Amino acid sequence: MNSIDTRTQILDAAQDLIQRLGVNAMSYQDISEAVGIRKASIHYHFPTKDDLVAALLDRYHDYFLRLVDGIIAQPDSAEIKLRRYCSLFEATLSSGNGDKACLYGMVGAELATLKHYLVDRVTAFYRDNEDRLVRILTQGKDSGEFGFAGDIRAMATSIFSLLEGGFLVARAHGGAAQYRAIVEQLMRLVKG
Amino acid sequence: MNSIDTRTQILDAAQDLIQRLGVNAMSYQDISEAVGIRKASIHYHFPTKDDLVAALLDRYHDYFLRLVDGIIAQPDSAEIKLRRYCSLFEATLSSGNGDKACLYGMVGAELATLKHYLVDRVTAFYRDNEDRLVRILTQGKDSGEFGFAGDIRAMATSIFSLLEGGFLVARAHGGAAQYRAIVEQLMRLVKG
DNA sequence: GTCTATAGCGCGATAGAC
DNA sequence: GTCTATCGCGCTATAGAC
Repeated sequence: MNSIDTRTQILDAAQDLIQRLGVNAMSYQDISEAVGIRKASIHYHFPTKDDLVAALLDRYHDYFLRLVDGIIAQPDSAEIKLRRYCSLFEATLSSGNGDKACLYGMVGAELATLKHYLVDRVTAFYRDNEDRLVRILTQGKDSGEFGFAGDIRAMATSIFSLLEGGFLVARAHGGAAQYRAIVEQLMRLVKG
Repeated sequence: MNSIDTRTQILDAAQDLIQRLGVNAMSYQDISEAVGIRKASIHYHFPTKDDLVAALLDRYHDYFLRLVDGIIAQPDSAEIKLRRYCSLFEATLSSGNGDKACLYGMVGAELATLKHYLVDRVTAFYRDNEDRLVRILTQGKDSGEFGFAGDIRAMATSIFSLLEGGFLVARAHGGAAQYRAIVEQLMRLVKG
């Protein structure tokens, strides 16, 4: 059996590069070197760079939210679900050399340089993640596990911002250990 | 009296562009159009782009931390100090069209594309901000205003991550109102 | 200190052979 | 599907006139 198809290899390389360098610093030349084909060949699979980024955002959205929904569907405590959710982010960070950020965090930073249909995808990802957090927090409030003050929506938004920000900050200062410390602090706060 | 000097105008324009677009998407051409001089003239003041970014980071670091230290030096409650600190971030956001992020948040996202001496400046800014937050939180714990669980350092790191992340997320989804909601939620959590 | 002009490079994208 | 070759553009940076 031979290797995975070229299209997937291109997407994998592009994702890795964006998570490290950002959308604007990622180039077809970089991808071509990582995959081992000429950069003109990439245009056969993705005619423009925007096509590539759109496909990448869609793939990541589907992949990530499938994992989240899998976590939520399990008959676990809300605390375990929230911890697993936080670990999803961390798994992305510690793969490779550990200098990666969340894909949507990087794209979000460069938001103003993106076409509107890409911006819409970023907005949708943030919204969908907050919706999932609302569900987890609601379960925790109902079961009595979580006793934080304030309303659930504001807490969900805060948690998502904390994790996205924690990722970017930890890369410059503190690394994976600091990200884990933030998650532990979050767990304490959410219990109230 | 005539206008502010060209060097300052260049720095102002560059900061605005980086907060909107990021370091890599900001160009000397953009600056030249904003300031009203030819792009070659910018090289007289800042020979290379890295020189410009370094000067910008230094100016922002000094300016921002002077404001923070001014807040801390006042004989106010810890809650008021923390609120004022959060407002410093928001002031940057709501100036102009409101589509700006924190300067160091943007630069932090593009960290892997920067020269090492610029990376060091980002690390220092994060560290200094966390140190100031530790002081505010310590005052609040000592006075009994703050009753959050966990240690102060972890809480300081979490707050800084929350604010940086909240900035980036709010730009894509929710805007200034959402940032304010995050701050309110933070105030509830920190009181414990 | 600001200008015109241009060098030199990397980028995204296309044409056409194989 | 992948290749070689090339186009046109925008970028950082420099040289030299004023």
